Amino acid sequence: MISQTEENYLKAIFKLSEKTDGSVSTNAIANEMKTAAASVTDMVKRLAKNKFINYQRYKGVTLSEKGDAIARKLIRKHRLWEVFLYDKLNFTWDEVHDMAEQLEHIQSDELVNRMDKYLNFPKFDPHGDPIPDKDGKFASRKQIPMSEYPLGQVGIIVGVREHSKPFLQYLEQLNLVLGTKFCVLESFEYDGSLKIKIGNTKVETITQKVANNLFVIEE
Amino acid sequence: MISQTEENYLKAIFKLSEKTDGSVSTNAIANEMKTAAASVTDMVKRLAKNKFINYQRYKGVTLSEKGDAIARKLIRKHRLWEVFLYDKLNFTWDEVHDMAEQLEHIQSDELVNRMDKYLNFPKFDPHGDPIPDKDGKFASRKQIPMSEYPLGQVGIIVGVREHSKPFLQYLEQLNLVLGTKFCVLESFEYDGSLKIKIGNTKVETITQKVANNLFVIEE
DNA sequence: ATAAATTTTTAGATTAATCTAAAAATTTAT
DNA sequence: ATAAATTTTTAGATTAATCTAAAAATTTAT
Repeated sequence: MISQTEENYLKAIFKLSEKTDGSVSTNAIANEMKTAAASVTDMVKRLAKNKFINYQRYKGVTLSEKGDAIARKLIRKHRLWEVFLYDKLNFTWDEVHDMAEQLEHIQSDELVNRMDKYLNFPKFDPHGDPIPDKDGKFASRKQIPMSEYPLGQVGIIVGVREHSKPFLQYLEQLNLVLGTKFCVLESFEYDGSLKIKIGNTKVETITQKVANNLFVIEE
Repeated sequence: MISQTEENYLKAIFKLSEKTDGSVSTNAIANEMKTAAASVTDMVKRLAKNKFINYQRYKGVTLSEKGDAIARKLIRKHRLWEVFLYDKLNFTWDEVHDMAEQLEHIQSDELVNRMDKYLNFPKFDPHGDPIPDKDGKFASRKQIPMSEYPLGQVGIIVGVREHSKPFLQYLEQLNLVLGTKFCVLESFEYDGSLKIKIGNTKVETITQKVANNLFVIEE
């Protein structure tokens, strides 16, 4: 049986692999996991012995097929639980992460699949991140940052790039939640800020940073 | 932060305290937890140091107020999760225990309370066991074993004394689930077995052992 | 009431997960 | 291409949770 700590390492390695294709350094893992590099070296040896990852001294690690499947399942569980907490228990999108972080370690395939069905097989979580299906496949969609969205055309907010609490709480407060329709009224060359219409009435100005961290699609 | 293992010890001590009022021996705990007695002695020292229990060498342990509250909260969480799995995800009553055993360790007061509300503040779990409220209080009801229920009178099955999978599966198969109405038609002095009507049509004979492990109330 | 039986604790080890400090290997800069 | 800087690993410790075997304390039986 794999431990929760081991699972968290696999998840971290998966996350880092996405950005930096090729192998992941022990230091990068240490940074992601907030542990000492020496601890990572130890753990990485154990994970390699159990065939969850491929590891060569001084060369970093890559996930094995087995490790990759586990990481994807963890993400699937995490995001499905987030949908549950958001849709059924009415938590806000900035509250669900910490609980899902615990719930993702619950071991029961049947539970995950029933939850999936109970929630109507959602494809995206409350932050707009794709939920892997039973086989670990992620749905994709042609989303772009709001900062690149054409002026005067209605679009829908479908995701966030940044997941920090302050950012999510800021969005909530402005009503820039998932599913919200918007229209970019004006773009200020000077600082990249945007004047946007939110829903049918509200008009707000947001900074380029915010616009960059919001993913949108056409209406 | 208390570990899952520590929580499991507190739960075991709580369970044993219920039966044998007075202090609980380390051996009894070892037996309940399926660990070596020496391991229990070590753990019990740690729990005492953290004020979860009262412990004197060779004299057994009792829960402190703090430990008692944690144990009750664990039972509350366990049973609420069982209701969720049973009511919302349609698991059977013999399937829910193992998952609830994991879910009871999820740390979030808000989650438990929202779940409680979501499930409509249930007072009993799918096995008929009472669910402690926010303050740790158990509901009670004047239930008796079916073996003591008067002949010819309709009653309702509300709980089980034994929780083993084989027993629960046997009951399921006979349709002796919670909420089922029954009537004892005949009682055989010889071996204590009962002929009962289940629902409106089915008639079955059950052994004294079965009748003893079913809790019932008047219709 | 004391010896025998039983229970409980202590002593000494082990494994998972972590750390700091030092050593070794690799990468970068001149 | 070699020295300096950086990254990674090794060595040696620590804590939680577990174990077996032996010692100590308590309980039971005569």
